Amino acid sequence: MQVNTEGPLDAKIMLVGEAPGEEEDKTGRPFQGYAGQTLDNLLGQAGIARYQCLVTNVARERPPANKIFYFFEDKKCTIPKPKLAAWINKLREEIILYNPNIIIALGATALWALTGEKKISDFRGYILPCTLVPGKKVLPTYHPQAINYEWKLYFQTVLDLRKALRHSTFSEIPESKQVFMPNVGIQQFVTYMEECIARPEWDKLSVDVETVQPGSHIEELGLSHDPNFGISIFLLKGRTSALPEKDELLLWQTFARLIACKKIVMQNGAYDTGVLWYNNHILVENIWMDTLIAAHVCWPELPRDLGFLGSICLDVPPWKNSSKSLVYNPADAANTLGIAEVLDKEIDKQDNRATFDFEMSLIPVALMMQLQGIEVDREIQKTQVEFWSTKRDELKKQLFTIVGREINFNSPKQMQQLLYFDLRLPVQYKRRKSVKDTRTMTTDANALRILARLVPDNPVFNLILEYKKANTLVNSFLNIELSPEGRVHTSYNITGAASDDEEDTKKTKRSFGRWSSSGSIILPYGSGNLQNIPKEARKMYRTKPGWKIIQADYSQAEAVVVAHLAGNRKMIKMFKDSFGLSKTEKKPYDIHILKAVELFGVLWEQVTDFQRNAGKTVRHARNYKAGPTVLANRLGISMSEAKLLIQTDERVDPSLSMWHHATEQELKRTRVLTNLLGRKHRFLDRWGDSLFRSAYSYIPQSTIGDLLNTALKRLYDMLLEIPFEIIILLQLHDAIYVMVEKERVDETIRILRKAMIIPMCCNNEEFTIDVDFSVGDSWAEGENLEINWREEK
DNA sequence: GATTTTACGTA
DNA sequence: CGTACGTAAAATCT
Repeated sequence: MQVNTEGPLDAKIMLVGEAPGEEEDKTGRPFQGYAGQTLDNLLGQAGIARYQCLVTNVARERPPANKIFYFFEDKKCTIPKPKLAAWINKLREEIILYNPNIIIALGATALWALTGEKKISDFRGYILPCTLVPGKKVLPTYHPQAINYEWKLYFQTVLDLRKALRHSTFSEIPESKQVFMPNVGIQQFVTYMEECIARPEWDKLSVDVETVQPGSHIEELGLSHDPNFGISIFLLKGRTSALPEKDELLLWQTFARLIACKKIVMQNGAYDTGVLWYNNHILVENIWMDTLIAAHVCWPELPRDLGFLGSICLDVPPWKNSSKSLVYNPADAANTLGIAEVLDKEIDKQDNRATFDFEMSLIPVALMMQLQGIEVDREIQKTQVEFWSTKRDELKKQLFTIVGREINFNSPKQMQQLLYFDLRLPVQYKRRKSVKDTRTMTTDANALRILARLVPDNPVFNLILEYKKANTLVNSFLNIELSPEGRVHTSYNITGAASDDEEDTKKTKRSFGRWSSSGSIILPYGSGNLQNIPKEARKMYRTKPGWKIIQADYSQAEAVVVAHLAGNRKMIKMFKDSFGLSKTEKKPYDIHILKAVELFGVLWEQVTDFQRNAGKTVRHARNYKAGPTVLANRLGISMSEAKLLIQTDERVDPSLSMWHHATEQELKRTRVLTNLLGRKHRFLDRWGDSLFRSAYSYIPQSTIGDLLNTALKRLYDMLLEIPFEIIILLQLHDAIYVMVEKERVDETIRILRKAMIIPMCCNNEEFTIDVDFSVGDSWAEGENLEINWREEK
């Protein structure tokens, strides 16, 4: 059935979708069914009433199988068939006739028909001139059906619709007042900087550098004192210097004076300040606002790249994707400033100032750790690489004789062929997000372990497991390139997921306040992420002679937080009673044995190793509402046994279920959870179990992350007052590693304890998480220190 | 050659 | 149906 435009003729807003679907085809009306419901939901969140809008589609009939390319001549959907061309013409006539103030393009097809642009993720949220009817303005956003598939697009689409609503009161396209002066000469640039210095009323300054790799050398420097102005200068042309030495000297000298007297604004300032310090010896002491951090604090669930933030915060034309123009860098600088002004208000509006200040204060320590790096013992690296390479090759040879042919065990395809077709073993499937999804085969470690249990007499599975382990160890963690100084470096990302690529529509940006670690662009040495190094590879991270590595980790950190959140009195008492005791003295306060006693109804002294381990696993699994399958796999027991264990635990410890329920209620009310240190997170996923699971882990996980970083900052601030050297090596979510001279170990652990012991409050009860220490010559081996801290006092 | 998928390491 | 993170290699797309 033909589906035509519907809505009031004097509507200010026109919504244009792609094509009718099944429901639309039946009813003859646009946006019915599931997509229609989602549209209504979105409009409601944006404060728009659908009955006030004109609603239509580009295509007026349903294509076979809902595939829009049916209406195109070419696969890329750029040449419409006559039928579609006629509908587009009809759309043009309707726009002219009804003359809405704004046309909202829902999805890529509408975007293309109205503006000629193709990539919805690049243009969504920006006001574009309509090419179909010149003079009209278009705001593209995602199609409701895309949101049904990718629910994380929901919130940004609501923000887009709100922007469209603001624009619906007038028909004009906002005129850009921005002036950009890219690639100016040295004199002009220095004159600009001098003028900035002379005018204290220009209190803010946005700085943006473009760099070339390798080495992160500054190619272009952009500045802006006003969101409508940006200027830049080139320092490199290709690989050679663009300026005479004396000019470059003048530039940096003036720049150093300039930044000292302004509120500095940057996007991902940790990188820019890192480069300025490392390559140009310019210290940016205070950044007033890092827009990456501000965006993370306000909208941890959204992307944070400049293009995205510009679309949300500003009314400028899209500048990131319009063919690489020369104004790119000055536009970045100016728009970063504009974004900063919006975010500054947003921080207060959301009452997030404390979290913002906290994250900003972490930039220096994170940067110091990145530039400092950690030393690797080349000798041990060499022997480790040799040992594990040999082991890997032997395992491969052994496997070859058993299997009878060469197989790449890293290839999922070849593994499937071997296990499920050649050996005809029962196919193992991956977990699905929803029952509706089709099942996909897996040959991962867990599948191999299950198969090994099914066919106990066949050694091949365990051999494959061992081979893969050795292989990843060598390739990813041992055989790594060191810096000329024999160090590895990692970039600690305060805002978690560093990925700021615009294409990223798959990964969600959760970021629960923990740091992430990834490869340093400034010093690209080592395996990148230093927070996932296996124990075996940690052996090559050794102290220099006469020094010791101290590990200070929060003991049972997440469990303590969960106990307080759930109000489990028994556990709270155990943590309290054992606080400050030495490792040995803590033995009688073992929470895993406690859980085993509860689960198996045995006496404390009779708990076996298996039972203790089961207690540990059950408690952990139950905290985050894991199911029996996981438990069964983890403990190597049957499904029914696992189910029984979970049921028993639900009976002996109802506090967890109550906490889970309370969390759900809180989500229902506000969709916002606040951790014990005041960090807020809004949960925008589709309502359901996966949202809940993510939420259960949020408060414990993010509280520990913030607690540790608070301690790290306190330690960093103490370093100045300490008369000897403490080298901060690593941040591992709930542990800090430092290196000191042997004789300083005792003093250092007292300093660490002072930095790390931080009281927190939950349900009107104060509590403190204890810290355990171990000392050794490498990152892998450390001996526990037996200290009773109560006797210290 | 670029992007997506699969697998795997840590807390 | 633990969650969170980043990276390497294979597979797939263009």
